Amino acid sequence: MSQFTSGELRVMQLLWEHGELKPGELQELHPVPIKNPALRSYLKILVDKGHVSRRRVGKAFFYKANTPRQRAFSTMLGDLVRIFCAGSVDELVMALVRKEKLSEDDLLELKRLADLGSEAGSRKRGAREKKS
Amino acid sequence: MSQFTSGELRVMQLLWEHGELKPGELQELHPVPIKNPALRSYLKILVDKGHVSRRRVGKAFFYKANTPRQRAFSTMLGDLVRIFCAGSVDELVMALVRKEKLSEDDLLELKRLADLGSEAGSRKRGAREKKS
DNA sequence: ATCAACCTGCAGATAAATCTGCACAATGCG
DNA sequence: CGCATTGTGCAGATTTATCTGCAGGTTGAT
Repeated sequence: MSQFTSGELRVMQLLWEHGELKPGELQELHPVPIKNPALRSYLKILVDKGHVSRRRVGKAFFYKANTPRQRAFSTMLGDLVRIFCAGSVDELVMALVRKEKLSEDDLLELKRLADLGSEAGSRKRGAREKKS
Repeated sequence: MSQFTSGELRVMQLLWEHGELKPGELQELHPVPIKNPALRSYLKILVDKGHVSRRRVGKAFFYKANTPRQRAFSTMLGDLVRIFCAGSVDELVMALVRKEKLSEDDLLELKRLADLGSEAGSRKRGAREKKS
């Protein structure tokens, strides 16, 4: 159930990027023009869902992301990979390559990260079933 | 708007996996119990959106995915990467590593794919802005 | 104190996603 | 043919996502 709608996501992004904001600031930073009540409607939903907490300061509230950005990303990506790749990663990378989302630099970086990950993975082996 | 809701996605998966199906088969294969009219409601939406086409056979229709599975995946993944990684791939891979979705084998495979991609990328350079 | 500028809670309106019911048509089997 | 099965179109009910309006409170400058 930790799924964000696109409207909610737009708000979360601002909170992730800027830390703690009050409505006016959120409104100014919001990528598309949004009126105060509409914004508050999203905030209420996010607070209800537990993704955002708020803290009274003077007259107003400061809103803060409760769910860390990295976790949200990881969850959503995990869902996608589970649905489309049965949990494996090959198709994921091939999709990126096909999309040309990966530049030459990205691929070098990817190899570097893969190396890092290999070491990390070796240090704590057995997390996942191996296929061969 | 090539976004699928989760209900639509469940149907698309079946069509991607099995090719061309009629309502009864879809109903049987459906991961969660679904009644005929509910299923048809999704099919209608998917047909309206253009993701599915249908072909009359006798009394009934056969439904077939119009949007290829790979493209849907690529689009959805692209959205996610754009939102969370500003189009770059580092955070994506790190998220996978952190999630332990990547086994040691996966990482080796990843490096292999990265090599393949590098060659492919070199053959048609300049698709994306470089960061340095 | 008064006013403008911001905030709040609450109570919807609108649209889309999800799911249901009803009346009827085509097919196959006795 | 008569009937059960499995379709179909159409017309909504329900829930969630998205957005709006109103009546009023708190703060700070005049």
